[in-house]
Amino acid sequence: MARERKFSMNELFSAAKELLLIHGYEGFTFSLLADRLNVSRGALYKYYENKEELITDYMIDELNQFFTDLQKIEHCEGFDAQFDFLMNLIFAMPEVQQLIKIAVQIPKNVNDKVRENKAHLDKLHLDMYKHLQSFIKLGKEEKKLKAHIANELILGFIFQTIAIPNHFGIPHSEWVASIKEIIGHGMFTNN
Amino acid sequence: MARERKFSMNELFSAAKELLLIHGYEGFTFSLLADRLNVSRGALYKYYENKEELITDYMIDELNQFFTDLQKIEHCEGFDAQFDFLMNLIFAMPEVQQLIKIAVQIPKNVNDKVRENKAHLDKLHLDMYKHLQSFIKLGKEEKKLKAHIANELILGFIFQTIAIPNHFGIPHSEWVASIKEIIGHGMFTNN
DNA sequence: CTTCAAAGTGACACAAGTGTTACCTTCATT
DNA sequence: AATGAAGGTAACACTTGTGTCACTTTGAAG
Repeated sequence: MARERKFSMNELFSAAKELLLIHGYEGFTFSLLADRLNVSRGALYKYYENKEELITDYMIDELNQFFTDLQKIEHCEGFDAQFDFLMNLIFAMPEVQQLIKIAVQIPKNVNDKVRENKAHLDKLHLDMYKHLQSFIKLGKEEKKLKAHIANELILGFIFQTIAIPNHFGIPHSEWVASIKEIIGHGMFTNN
Repeated sequence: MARERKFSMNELFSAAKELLLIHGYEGFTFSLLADRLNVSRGALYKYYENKEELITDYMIDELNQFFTDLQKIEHCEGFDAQFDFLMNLIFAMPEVQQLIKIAVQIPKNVNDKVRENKAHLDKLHLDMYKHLQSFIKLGKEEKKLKAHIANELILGFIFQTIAIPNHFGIPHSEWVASIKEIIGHGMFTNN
Protein backbone atom coordinates (compact mmCIF):
# COMPACT_ATOMS: atom_id res chain seq x y z
CA MET A 1 0.00 0.00 0.00
CA ALA A 2 1.19 3.53 -0.62
CA ARG A 3 -1.16 5.90 1.13
CA GLU A 4 -3.87 5.61 3.71
CA ARG A 5 -7.37 5.55 2.26
CA LYS A 6 -9.85 8.17 3.39
CA PHE A 7 -12.60 5.58 3.57
CA SER A 8 -12.72 1.84 4.18
CA MET A 9 -14.71 -0.59 2.07
CA ASN A 10 -17.12 -0.93 4.98
CA GLU A 11 -17.69 2.81 5.12
CA LEU A 12 -18.24 2.87 1.39
CA PHE A 13 -20.75 0.03 1.54
CA SER A 14 -22.67 1.40 4.46
CA ALA A 15 -22.87 4.83 2.84
CA ALA A 16 -24.06 3.20 -0.39
CA LYS A 17 -26.69 1.30 1.54
CA GLU A 18 -28.08 4.39 3.22
CA LEU A 19 -28.25 6.32 -0.03
CA LEU A 20 -29.82 3.43 -1.91
CA LEU A 21 -32.56 3.03 0.69
CA ILE A 22 -33.28 6.76 0.69
CA HIS A 23 -33.02 7.59 -3.01
CA GLY A 24 -33.56 4.27 -4.79
CA TYR A 25 -31.48 3.01 -7.68
CA GLU A 26 -32.16 5.88 -10.08
CA GLY A 27 -31.64 8.54 -7.43
CA PHE A 28 -28.31 7.10 -6.33
CA THR A 29 -25.34 9.09 -7.71
CA PHE A 30 -21.58 9.15 -7.34
CA SER A 31 -21.84 12.80 -6.30
CA LEU A 32 -24.07 11.93 -3.35
CA LEU A 33 -21.82 9.09 -2.31
CA ALA A 34 -18.62 11.16 -2.65
CA ASP A 35 -20.14 13.95 -0.54
CA ARG A 36 -21.17 11.50 2.14
CA LEU A 37 -17.63 10.11 2.29
CA ASN A 38 -15.97 13.56 2.18
CA VAL A 39 -14.07 12.57 -0.88
CA SER A 40 -13.95 13.87 -4.43
CA ARG A 41 -16.14 12.10 -6.97
CA GLY A 42 -13.09 11.16 -9.01
CA ALA A 43 -11.73 9.07 -6.14
CA LEU A 44 -14.63 6.64 -6.47
CA TYR A 45 -13.71 5.97 -10.08
CA LYS A 46 -10.42 4.52 -8.80
CA TYR A 47 -12.48 1.58 -7.55
CA TYR A 48 -15.55 1.38 -9.77
CA GLU A 49 -16.19 2.32 -13.36
CA ASN A 50 -19.84 3.18 -12.70
CA LYS A 51 -22.58 2.99 -10.12
CA GLU A 52 -23.90 -0.35 -11.34
CA GLU A 53 -20.59 -2.05 -10.52
CA LEU A 54 -20.45 -0.42 -7.13
CA ILE A 55 -24.03 -1.24 -6.22
CA THR A 56 -23.85 -4.86 -7.33
CA ASP A 57 -20.56 -5.31 -5.49
CA TYR A 58 -22.11 -3.94 -2.34
CA MET A 59 -25.20 -6.11 -2.75
CA ILE A 60 -23.09 -9.26 -3.08
CA ASP A 61 -21.40 -8.32 0.18
CA GLU A 62 -24.73 -7.73 1.91
CA LEU A 63 -26.38 -10.89 0.59
CA ASN A 64 -23.32 -12.98 1.46
CA GLN A 65 -23.54 -11.77 5.02
CA PHE A 66 -27.23 -12.53 5.17
CA PHE A 67 -26.70 -15.96 3.61
CA THR A 68 -23.89 -16.81 6.02
CA ASP A 69 -26.15 -15.97 8.93
CA LEU A 70 -29.02 -17.84 7.34
CA GLN A 71 -27.02 -21.04 7.04
CA LYS A 72 -26.75 -21.17 10.82
CA ILE A 73 -30.43 -22.14 10.70
CA GLU A 74 -29.21 -25.73 10.44
CA HIS A 75 -27.87 -25.55 13.98
CA CYS A 76 -31.48 -25.32 15.14
CA GLU A 77 -33.18 -28.61 15.81
CA GLY A 78 -36.73 -28.95 14.53
CA PHE A 79 -39.09 -26.62 12.72
CA ASP A 80 -40.18 -24.49 15.67
CA ALA A 81 -36.64 -23.50 16.56
CA GLN A 82 -35.81 -22.83 12.92
CA PHE A 83 -38.90 -20.66 12.51
CA ASP A 84 -37.89 -18.58 15.48
CA PHE A 85 -34.35 -18.29 14.21
CA LEU A 86 -35.54 -17.13 10.79
CA MET A 87 -37.91 -14.53 12.21
CA ASN A 88 -35.18 -13.09 14.39
CA LEU A 89 -32.74 -13.00 11.50
CA ILE A 90 -35.21 -11.25 9.23
CA PHE A 91 -36.05 -8.67 11.84
CA ALA A 92 -32.37 -8.04 12.42
CA MET A 93 -31.80 -7.24 8.72
CA PRO A 94 -35.04 -5.66 7.56
CA GLU A 95 -33.51 -3.87 4.58
CA VAL A 96 -32.47 -7.00 2.72
CA GLN A 97 -35.84 -7.40 1.03
CA GLN A 98 -35.92 -3.81 -0.16
CA LEU A 99 -32.39 -4.09 -1.47
CA ILE A 100 -33.24 -7.20 -3.46
CA LYS A 101 -36.03 -5.26 -5.12
CA ILE A 102 -33.57 -2.52 -6.04
CA ALA A 103 -31.12 -5.10 -7.41
CA VAL A 104 -33.70 -6.17 -9.97
CA GLN A 105 -33.72 -2.66 -11.45
CA ILE A 106 -30.01 -2.68 -12.30
CA PRO A 107 -29.46 -3.18 -16.03
CA LYS A 108 -27.03 -6.01 -16.68
CA ASN A 109 -25.78 -4.81 -20.05
CA VAL A 110 -23.50 -2.12 -18.69
CA ASN A 111 -20.27 -4.12 -18.89
CA ASP A 112 -18.82 -7.56 -18.15
CA LYS A 113 -18.20 -6.88 -14.48
CA VAL A 114 -21.84 -5.94 -13.93
CA ARG A 115 -23.08 -8.96 -15.87
CA GLU A 116 -20.84 -11.15 -13.73
CA ASN A 117 -22.01 -9.52 -10.51
CA LYS A 118 -25.64 -9.88 -11.44
CA ALA A 119 -25.12 -13.56 -12.23
CA HIS A 120 -23.47 -13.92 -8.83
CA LEU A 121 -26.42 -12.20 -7.17
CA ASP A 122 -28.85 -14.50 -8.96
CA LYS A 123 -26.90 -17.51 -7.75
CA LEU A 124 -26.89 -16.25 -4.16
CA HIS A 125 -30.60 -15.60 -4.39
CA LEU A 126 -31.25 -19.09 -5.73
CA ASP A 127 -29.04 -20.72 -3.08
CA MET A 128 -30.93 -18.85 -0.37
CA TYR A 129 -34.19 -19.97 -1.84
CA LYS A 130 -33.08 -23.62 -1.93
CA HIS A 131 -31.96 -23.39 1.65
CA LEU A 132 -35.30 -22.01 2.74
CA GLN A 133 -37.13 -24.63 0.71
CA SER A 134 -35.69 -27.31 2.96
CA PHE A 135 -36.85 -25.32 5.97
CA ILE A 136 -40.40 -25.31 4.55
CA LYS A 137 -40.10 -28.97 3.67
CA LEU A 138 -39.18 -29.74 7.28
CA GLY A 139 -42.20 -27.79 8.50
CA LYS A 140 -44.49 -29.75 6.25
CA GLU A 141 -42.90 -33.09 7.18
CA GLU A 142 -43.35 -32.31 10.84
CA LYS A 143 -46.94 -31.42 9.95
CA LYS A 144 -46.44 -27.98 11.44
CA LEU A 145 -47.11 -26.13 8.20
CA LYS A 146 -50.31 -26.48 6.22
CA ALA A 147 -49.50 -28.77 3.33
CA HIS A 148 -51.85 -27.18 0.81
CA ILE A 149 -50.26 -23.72 0.89
CA ALA A 150 -47.59 -23.19 -1.77
CA ASN A 151 -44.00 -22.99 -0.48
CA GLU A 152 -43.54 -19.83 -2.53
CA LEU A 153 -46.32 -18.08 -0.69
CA ILE A 154 -45.18 -19.21 2.73
CA LEU A 155 -41.73 -17.78 2.13
CA GLY A 156 -43.09 -14.63 0.53
CA PHE A 157 -45.39 -14.09 3.45
CA ILE A 158 -42.65 -14.42 6.05
CA PHE A 159 -40.33 -12.05 4.22
CA GLN A 160 -43.00 -9.53 3.39
CA THR A 161 -44.24 -9.09 6.93
CA ILE A 162 -41.06 -7.40 8.09
CA ALA A 163 -41.78 -4.55 5.68
CA ILE A 164 -44.97 -3.58 7.49
CA PRO A 165 -44.37 -0.03 8.67
CA ASN A 166 -44.60 0.31 12.42
CA HIS A 167 -45.66 3.92 12.11
CA PHE A 168 -47.35 4.38 15.44
CA GLY A 169 -44.29 3.09 17.25
CA ILE A 170 -45.66 -0.06 18.86
CA PRO A 171 -42.92 -1.55 21.07
CA HIS A 172 -40.66 -3.87 19.09
CA SER A 173 -41.20 -6.95 21.24
CA GLU A 174 -44.99 -6.64 21.06
CA TRP A 175 -44.76 -5.98 17.34
CA VAL A 176 -42.66 -9.08 16.66
CA ALA A 177 -44.75 -11.28 18.94
CA SER A 178 -47.95 -10.24 17.19
CA ILE A 179 -46.47 -10.84 13.76
CA LYS A 180 -45.34 -14.31 14.75
CA GLU A 181 -48.82 -15.03 16.03
CA ILE A 182 -50.54 -13.84 12.87
CA ILE A 183 -48.17 -15.77 10.62
CA GLY A 184 -48.67 -18.88 12.69
CA HIS A 185 -52.32 -18.74 13.67
CA GLY A 186 -53.90 -15.82 11.88
CA MET A 187 -55.72 -12.75 13.08
CA PHE A 188 -59.11 -14.42 13.45
CA THR A 189 -60.36 -15.91 16.71
CA ASN A 190 -61.12 -19.61 16.70
CA ASN A 191 -64.88 -19.54 16.90
CA MET B 1 -61.97 25.03 -26.11
CA ALA B 2 -59.78 26.08 -29.00
CA ARG B 3 -57.91 23.05 -30.15
CA GLU B 4 -58.15 19.35 -29.55
CA ARG B 5 -55.71 18.03 -26.99
CA LYS B 6 -53.30 15.30 -28.03
CA PHE B 7 -53.78 13.52 -24.73
CA SER B 8 -56.57 13.30 -22.17
CA MET B 9 -56.08 13.69 -18.44
CA ASN B 10 -56.68 9.95 -18.13
CA GLU B 11 -53.96 9.15 -20.61
CA LEU B 12 -51.61 11.47 -18.80
CA PHE B 13 -52.35 9.91 -15.42
CA SER B 14 -52.07 6.35 -16.62
CA ALA B 15 -48.76 7.11 -18.36
CA ALA B 16 -47.52 8.79 -15.18
CA LYS B 17 -48.55 5.76 -13.17
CA GLU B 18 -46.68 3.31 -15.39
CA LEU B 19 -43.53 5.41 -15.36
CA LEU B 20 -43.67 5.94 -11.62
CA LEU B 21 -44.00 2.24 -10.93
CA ILE B 22 -41.11 1.42 -13.27
CA HIS B 23 -38.66 4.21 -12.49
CA GLY B 24 -39.65 5.41 -9.04
CA TYR B 25 -39.98 9.04 -8.03
CA GLU B 26 -36.40 10.10 -8.77
CA GLY B 27 -36.29 8.29 -12.09
CA PHE B 28 -39.53 9.88 -13.29
CA THR B 29 -38.92 12.74 -15.76
CA PHE B 30 -40.96 15.02 -17.99
CA SER B 31 -38.93 13.78 -20.95
CA LEU B 32 -40.01 10.19 -20.35
CA LEU B 33 -43.61 11.22 -19.91
CA ALA B 34 -43.63 13.47 -22.99
CA ASP B 35 -42.15 10.67 -25.11
CA ARG B 36 -44.73 8.23 -23.88
CA LEU B 37 -47.53 10.66 -24.82
CA ASN B 38 -45.97 11.59 -28.20
CA VAL B 39 -45.90 15.22 -27.20
CA SER B 40 -43.14 17.76 -26.74
CA ARG B 41 -41.86 18.26 -23.22
CA GLY B 42 -42.90 21.89 -23.30
CA ALA B 43 -46.55 20.91 -23.71
CA LEU B 44 -46.56 19.36 -20.25
CA TYR B 45 -45.51 22.67 -18.72
CA LYS B 46 -48.82 24.10 -19.94
CA TYR B 47 -50.46 22.04 -17.23
CA TYR B 48 -47.86 21.56 -14.51
CA GLU B 49 -44.95 23.66 -13.35
CA ASN B 50 -42.90 20.62 -12.31
CA LYS B 51 -43.09 16.90 -11.77
CA GLU B 52 -44.02 17.17 -8.12
CA GLU B 53 -47.26 18.98 -8.99
CA LEU B 54 -48.09 16.47 -11.66
CA ILE B 55 -47.35 13.43 -9.52
CA THR B 56 -49.27 14.66 -6.49
CA ASP B 57 -52.21 15.61 -8.70
CA TYR B 58 -52.23 12.14 -10.18
CA MET B 59 -51.95 10.55 -6.75
CA ILE B 60 -54.93 12.48 -5.45
CA ASP B 61 -56.93 11.18 -8.39
CA GLU B 62 -55.81 7.61 -7.77
CA LEU B 63 -56.41 7.73 -4.01
CA ASN B 64 -59.81 9.35 -4.49
CA GLN B 65 -60.85 6.49 -6.72
CA PHE B 66 -59.60 3.96 -4.22
CA PHE B 67 -61.31 5.74 -1.37
CA THR B 68 -64.60 5.97 -3.27
CA ASP B 69 -64.48 2.23 -3.86
CA LEU B 70 -63.47 1.63 -0.26
CA GLN B 71 -66.48 3.48 1.10
CA LYS B 72 -68.74 0.90 -0.51
CA ILE B 73 -67.51 -1.40 2.25
CA GLU B 74 -70.40 -0.07 4.31
CA HIS B 75 -72.87 -1.76 2.00
CA CYS B 76 -71.55 -5.07 3.32
CA GLU B 77 -73.28 -6.40 6.38
CA GLY B 78 -71.05 -7.83 9.07
CA PHE B 79 -67.33 -8.31 9.41
CA ASP B 80 -66.94 -11.40 7.24
CA ALA B 81 -68.51 -9.76 4.22
CA GLN B 82 -66.50 -6.59 4.78
CA PHE B 83 -63.28 -8.56 5.04
CA ASP B 84 -63.98 -10.26 1.74
CA PHE B 85 -64.86 -6.96 0.13
CA LEU B 86 -61.64 -5.36 1.33
CA MET B 87 -59.46 -8.23 0.14
CA ASN B 88 -61.03 -8.12 -3.29
CA LEU B 89 -60.61 -4.38 -3.51
CA ILE B 90 -56.97 -4.52 -2.50
CA PHE B 91 -56.23 -7.24 -5.01
CA ALA B 92 -57.94 -5.24 -7.70
CA MET B 93 -55.67 -2.21 -7.08
CA PRO B 94 -52.38 -3.69 -6.00
CA GLU B 95 -50.29 -0.66 -6.94
CA VAL B 96 -51.91 1.70 -4.45
CA GLN B 97 -49.58 0.67 -1.64
CA GLN B 98 -46.47 1.16 -3.74
CA LEU B 99 -47.71 4.55 -4.89
CA ILE B 100 -48.29 5.68 -1.32
CA LYS B 101 -44.67 4.80 -0.57
CA ILE B 102 -43.57 6.92 -3.51
CA ALA B 103 -45.76 9.80 -2.37
CA VAL B 104 -43.80 10.00 0.87
CA GLN B 105 -40.61 10.76 -1.08
CA ILE B 106 -42.03 13.89 -2.70
CA PRO B 107 -40.58 17.03 -1.10
CA LYS B 108 -43.32 19.41 -0.04
CA ASN B 109 -41.29 22.60 -0.23
CA VAL B 110 -41.38 22.94 -3.99
CA ASN B 111 -44.23 25.46 -4.15
CA ASP B 112 -47.67 26.22 -2.72
CA LYS B 113 -49.55 23.92 -5.07
CA VAL B 114 -47.41 20.95 -4.04
CA ARG B 115 -47.74 21.77 -0.34
CA GLU B 116 -51.50 21.94 -0.84
CA ASN B 117 -51.59 18.66 -2.75
CA LYS B 118 -49.52 16.89 -0.14
CA ALA B 119 -51.83 18.14 2.59
CA HIS B 120 -54.77 16.84 0.55
CA LEU B 121 -53.04 13.47 0.20
CA ASP B 122 -52.40 13.32 3.92
CA LYS B 123 -56.05 14.04 4.58
CA LEU B 124 -57.18 11.32 2.17
CA HIS B 125 -54.78 8.91 3.79
CA LEU B 126 -56.08 9.76 7.24
CA ASP B 127 -59.70 9.47 6.14
CA MET B 128 -59.01 6.06 4.69
CA TYR B 129 -57.33 5.04 7.89
CA LYS B 130 -60.28 6.19 9.98
CA HIS B 131 -62.67 4.31 7.73
CA LEU B 132 -60.67 1.14 8.07
CA GLN B 133 -60.42 1.62 11.82
CA SER B 134 -64.16 1.18 12.09
CA PHE B 135 -63.89 -1.98 10.03
CA ILE B 136 -61.34 -3.34 12.52
CA LYS B 137 -63.49 -2.17 15.40
CA LEU B 138 -66.42 -4.10 13.96
CA GLY B 139 -64.27 -7.22 13.68
CA LYS B 140 -63.22 -6.95 17.28
CA GLU B 141 -66.77 -6.25 18.48
CA GLU B 142 -68.02 -9.29 16.65
CA LYS B 143 -65.14 -11.15 18.33
CA LYS B 144 -63.89 -12.21 14.92
CA LEU B 145 -60.54 -10.45 15.26
CA LYS B 146 -58.12 -11.15 18.07
CA ALA B 147 -58.49 -8.28 20.50
CA HIS B 148 -54.87 -8.17 21.66
CA ILE B 149 -53.38 -7.46 18.24
CA ALA B 150 -52.90 -3.75 17.50
CA ASN B 151 -55.25 -2.29 14.86
CA GLU B 152 -52.26 -0.77 13.14
CA LEU B 153 -50.68 -4.14 12.63
CA ILE B 154 -53.86 -5.78 11.42
CA LEU B 155 -54.28 -3.12 8.75
CA GLY B 156 -50.60 -3.17 7.84
CA PHE B 157 -50.69 -6.91 7.49
CA ILE B 158 -53.68 -6.93 5.18
CA PHE B 159 -52.25 -4.23 2.93
CA GLN B 160 -48.76 -5.65 2.88
CA THR B 161 -49.75 -9.12 1.75
CA ILE B 162 -50.82 -7.98 -1.68
CA ALA B 163 -47.23 -6.98 -2.36
CA ILE B 164 -45.96 -10.54 -2.07
CA PRO B 165 -44.51 -11.31 -5.50
CA ASN B 166 -46.21 -14.27 -7.17
CA HIS B 167 -43.08 -15.08 -9.10
CA PHE B 168 -43.74 -18.69 -9.90
CA GLY B 169 -47.12 -17.84 -11.37
CA ILE B 170 -49.42 -19.64 -8.97
CA PRO B 171 -53.00 -19.26 -10.26
CA HIS B 172 -54.62 -16.09 -8.98
CA SER B 173 -57.61 -17.75 -7.34
CA GLU B 174 -55.40 -20.19 -5.42
CA TRP B 175 -53.05 -17.36 -4.51
CA VAL B 176 -55.83 -15.17 -3.10
CA ALA B 177 -57.51 -18.06 -1.30
CA SER B 178 -54.25 -19.03 0.41
CA ILE B 179 -53.52 -15.48 1.45
CA LYS B 180 -56.99 -15.12 2.97
CA GLU B 181 -56.44 -18.33 4.85
CA ILE B 182 -53.05 -17.30 6.23
CA ILE B 183 -54.32 -13.90 7.27
CA GLY B 184 -57.29 -15.44 8.97
CA HIS B 185 -55.94 -18.64 10.45
CA GLY B 186 -52.19 -18.67 9.91
CA MET B 187 -49.86 -21.06 8.16
CA PHE B 188 -49.50 -23.47 11.09
CA THR B 189 -51.67 -26.56 11.50
CA ASN B 190 -53.75 -26.73 14.63
CA ASN B 191 -51.93 -29.46 16.53
C1' DC C 1 -63.63 34.07 -43.27
C1' DT C 2 -61.63 36.32 -39.50
C1' DT C 3 -60.46 36.18 -34.79
C1' DC C 4 -58.29 34.52 -30.70
C1' DA C 5 -57.51 31.54 -27.00
C1' DA C 6 -55.96 27.10 -26.03
C1' DA C 7 -52.61 23.54 -27.53
C1' DG C 8 -48.35 22.44 -29.04
C1' DT C 9 -43.26 23.14 -30.67
C1' DG C 10 -38.29 24.06 -30.64
C1' DA C 11 -34.63 26.50 -28.94
C1' DC C 12 -32.10 28.66 -25.15
C1' DA C 13 -29.78 28.98 -20.79
C1' DC C 14 -28.95 26.64 -16.93
C1' DA C 15 -28.12 22.74 -13.52
C1' DA C 16 -26.66 18.14 -12.43
C1' DG C 17 -24.67 13.67 -13.47
C1' DT C 18 -20.90 10.96 -16.07
C1' DG C 19 -16.33 9.37 -17.27
C1' DT C 20 -11.60 10.69 -18.14
C1' DT C 21 -7.22 12.63 -17.33
C1' DA C 22 -3.22 15.36 -15.98
C1' DC C 23 -1.50 16.34 -11.84
C1' DC C 24 -0.54 16.53 -6.74
C1' DT C 25 0.11 13.89 -2.14
C1' DT C 26 1.47 10.32 0.82
C1' DC C 27 4.27 6.80 2.63
C1' DA C 28 6.46 2.06 2.52
C1' DT C 29 10.46 0.32 0.36
C1' DT C 30 15.08 0.63 -0.90
C1' DA D 1 16.89 10.82 0.85
C1' DA D 2 14.92 9.09 -3.50
C1' DT D 3 11.49 6.45 -5.69
C1' DG D 4 7.19 4.89 -7.22
C1' DA D 5 2.78 2.97 -6.61
C1' DA D 6 -1.54 3.89 -4.72
C1' DG D 7 -4.83 7.52 -3.14
C1' DG D 8 -6.86 11.73 -4.10
C1' DT D 9 -8.17 16.24 -6.64
C1' DA D 10 -9.93 19.44 -10.03
C1' DA D 11 -11.04 20.55 -14.44
C1' DC D 12 -12.83 19.24 -19.06
C1' DA D 13 -16.08 17.57 -22.40
C1' DC D 14 -20.17 15.42 -22.72
C1' DT D 15 -25.07 13.98 -21.74
C1' DT D 16 -29.52 14.45 -19.67
C1' DG D 17 -33.00 16.95 -17.27
C1' DT D 18 -35.28 21.67 -16.13
C1' DG D 19 -37.97 25.78 -16.82
C1' DT D 20 -39.09 29.45 -19.97
C1' DC D 21 -40.45 31.81 -24.00
C1' DA D 22 -41.36 33.40 -28.62
C1' DC D 23 -43.55 31.27 -32.02
C1' DT D 24 -46.87 28.30 -34.91
C1' DT D 25 -51.17 25.49 -35.31
C1' DT D 26 -55.87 24.48 -34.58
C1' DG D 27 -60.77 25.07 -34.51
C1' DA D 28 -65.03 27.00 -32.29
C1' DA D 29 -67.42 31.35 -31.96
C1' DG D 30 -68.74 35.57 -33.84
